[in-house]
Amino acid sequence: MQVNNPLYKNIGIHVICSIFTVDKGVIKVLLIKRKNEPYKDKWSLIGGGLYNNETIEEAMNREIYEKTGLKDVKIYFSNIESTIDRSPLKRMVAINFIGVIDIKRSILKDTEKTSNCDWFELGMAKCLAYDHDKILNEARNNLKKLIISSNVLKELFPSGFTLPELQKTYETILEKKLDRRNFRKKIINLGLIKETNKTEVFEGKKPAKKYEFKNVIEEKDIF
Amino acid sequence: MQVNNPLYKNIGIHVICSIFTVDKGVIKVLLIKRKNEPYKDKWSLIGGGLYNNETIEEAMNREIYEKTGLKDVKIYFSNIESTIDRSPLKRMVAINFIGVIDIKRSILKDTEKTSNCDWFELGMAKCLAYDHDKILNEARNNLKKLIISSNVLKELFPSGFTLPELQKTYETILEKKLDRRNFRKKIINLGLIKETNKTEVFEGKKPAKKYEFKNVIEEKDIF
DNA sequence: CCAAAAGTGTTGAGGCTACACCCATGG
DNA sequence: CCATGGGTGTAGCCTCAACACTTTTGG
Repeated sequence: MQVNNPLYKNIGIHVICSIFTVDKGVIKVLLIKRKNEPYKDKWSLIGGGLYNNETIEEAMNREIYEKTGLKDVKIYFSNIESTIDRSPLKRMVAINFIGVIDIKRSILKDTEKTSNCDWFELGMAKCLAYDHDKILNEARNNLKKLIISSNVLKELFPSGFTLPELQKTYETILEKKLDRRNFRKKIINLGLIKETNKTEVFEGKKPAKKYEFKNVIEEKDIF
Repeated sequence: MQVNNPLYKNIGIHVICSIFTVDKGVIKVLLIKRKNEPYKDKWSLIGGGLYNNETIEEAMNREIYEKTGLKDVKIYFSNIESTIDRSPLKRMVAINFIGVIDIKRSILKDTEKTSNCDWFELGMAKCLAYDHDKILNEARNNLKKLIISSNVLKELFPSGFTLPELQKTYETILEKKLDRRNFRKKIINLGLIKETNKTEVFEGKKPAKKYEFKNVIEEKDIF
């Protein structure tokens, strides 16, 4: 390639993560308040520019850490936004990811680059910086697909979960009620989770068996 | 973001497409021979640098056209490669796609930037420029998933197909034999294709009914 | 012993696999 | 009329949706 062709210059890469949680039957997204221009004082998804000495995954981890204090957030690809004017100061292509974490993980409220950081219900997460409304919307749709084919929800339950808990989470994300008996059979059949030998008393009634997500999910062939 | 931070500078984006076809029971990929450094005279996948006045999709279409003379190749996302030293002259992040076209579409053998362009069986498509071996391998795996959930194969059959033809194509891509009766039922049930009222005599025997891919595929909910 | 939530089984319908025979055409 | 490949039906099994009762615990 002609390295000096001006058409190649001044393109940057944003790595952006929609970090979700599910809290008491409500799905929420983690947003930060921007301290600097552009979009100063606007809320935005977590992310930032890719440095030239790191991979996309490293950049995403660094950005998540810088902006929230969180480490080890597992990320899943969502989509790409390359509209030319999506960022005002410089052409930026956004590579977008999805993460899910337990709301109990502590999050820094203030960092060098952000003045606040908080969970928002999706209905409240509007008018974000850049094109983050659109990116968040895509991520939310892709999350629905991810939960039936991956262990993306693993981080929500650091010490395992009972099936009724998991079912509520699925119902929240999928926005529909599910039959208890059929949910059990289907989720086990999907091969995403496994039993443990622990039980937990949830709300002081009959103890429920605890499950956990498998670490590796094998794909099923349809042909 | 700090536009002048040197860590953000000099990153480029490669858009790369593994263009496949299936020809007489063999899957092939379209490669070009590079005219210029780096990797002069090496074979490579179709692609090149994103310009700062075009979206990713526009860049991909432009590159495919520049390097092969092909227009309207529909592309499907495959993966991203962001290893820091994957390109020698400049840091380049590769955004990789998959395309499928009919082998009968004519392809330019020589363009400004390439000295040759040809179809290769996958076993022969080795030692490519850059990290294209790895990218091609990913694309080939992702193609297997695409054919059961999208109309990616539509372009292989510009005037429709008979079910035996389609079955051979699936068998080639999936590398397994399929039962004729069950393939029929399953592929129709997937909702990817529809009947037409045409028939075709294929190899001079009983005429077979022709089908075509739907233009829009609706997704099925599993919960 | 009662309230609350967990856990489980069955039935009928539809889908899947595995398999063998008839049909339409060209030569 | 025969060779070639296209098209179809079925039996047995499995899976799925829909549905109601029993179990365990805390209070």
